[in-house]
Amino acid sequence: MFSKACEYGIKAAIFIASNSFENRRVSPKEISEEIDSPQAFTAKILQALVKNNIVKSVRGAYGGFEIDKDKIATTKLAQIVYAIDGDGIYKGCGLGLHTCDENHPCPVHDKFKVIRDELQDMLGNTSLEQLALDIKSGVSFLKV
Amino acid sequence: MFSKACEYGIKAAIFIASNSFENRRVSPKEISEEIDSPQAFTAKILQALVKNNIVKSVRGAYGGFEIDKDKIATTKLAQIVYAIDGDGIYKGCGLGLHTCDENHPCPVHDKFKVIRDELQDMLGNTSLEQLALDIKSGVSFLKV
DNA sequence: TATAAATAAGATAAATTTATCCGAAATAAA
DNA sequence: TTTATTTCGGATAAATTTATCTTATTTATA
Ligand code: FES
Ligand code: FES
Repeated sequence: MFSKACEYGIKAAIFIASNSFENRRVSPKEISEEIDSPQAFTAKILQALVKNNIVKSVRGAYGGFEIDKDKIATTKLAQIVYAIDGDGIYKGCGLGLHTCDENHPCPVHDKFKVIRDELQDMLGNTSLEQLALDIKSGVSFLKV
Repeated sequence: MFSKACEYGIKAAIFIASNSFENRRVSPKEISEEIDSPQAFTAKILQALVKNNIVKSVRGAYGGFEIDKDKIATTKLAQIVYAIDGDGIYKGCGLGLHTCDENHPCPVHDKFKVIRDELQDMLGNTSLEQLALDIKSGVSFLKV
């Protein structure tokens, strides 16, 4: 469904958010350990999230990654997915036609659209805050 | 969502089915032209569909690919997807945890499950026949 | 039985995604 | 200002997916 890069990006953002609740910055090392991902690759993905203004990085000693508290509440899963995987998952044709077009539909268009729109709604309505709170309270998990 | 191989496989099966309605066998060359896919790669995927008993191949002169008419009606999209991409799309965790487990859920599990199950239902309920008939009647398209 | 036409199968190559490595740049504190 | 710590950025490598090519094998027909 999502690329590995996107999976790591989502999990990293959730982990950073759950630590930012307590004003703790976290390093790529700690992140990759907690979400069980390759460290250097994860660092690359973090850079993309920084560029897209989803997480904030602080360089130098005592630095690390954090997310402003108000941003945790307003950031939606959709923004993270878009930053890493783009909008192909929403807009692209399920069978790979050049464009998904109502007027020139592929055989699965109608049925696909329903599911794709639902996925888009879900990603657009799910905030980082909800997900991070579930991690903090031990309801959900980031690895294994 | 699906791999390229799977996209080609679905479109190939639909094209073969739509020709089998008229007892016409088709070649990998014709298939790849009609679904706009690389010929040799498509041929490989056809072999997988043959092994999984989804399409029938007839070797030698006047051979080609076909699907028995009764099978066109009973074959579901799910079988094609399973033959090529496996069941990861239904059963795997959306965030890449080793297993999707209700008792050890990832942060998006609940919301993901809804969509995943709907996708599974859709693929399980959509027959090759419906899709092939839409191609024949010009309601939907396999390329561009 | 010989020939031509067709799929099957295996080896190889190209492209993309995933992953690693290393030096540069920035920052806080001593 | 020096040093230690940390992210940033570019180059490289490994793995996977996608794609091609070449040779076998099968089969209908002449
Ligand atoms: S045209 Fe294929 S999903 Fe819309
Ligand atoms: S555990 Fe991640 S989708 Fe179920």
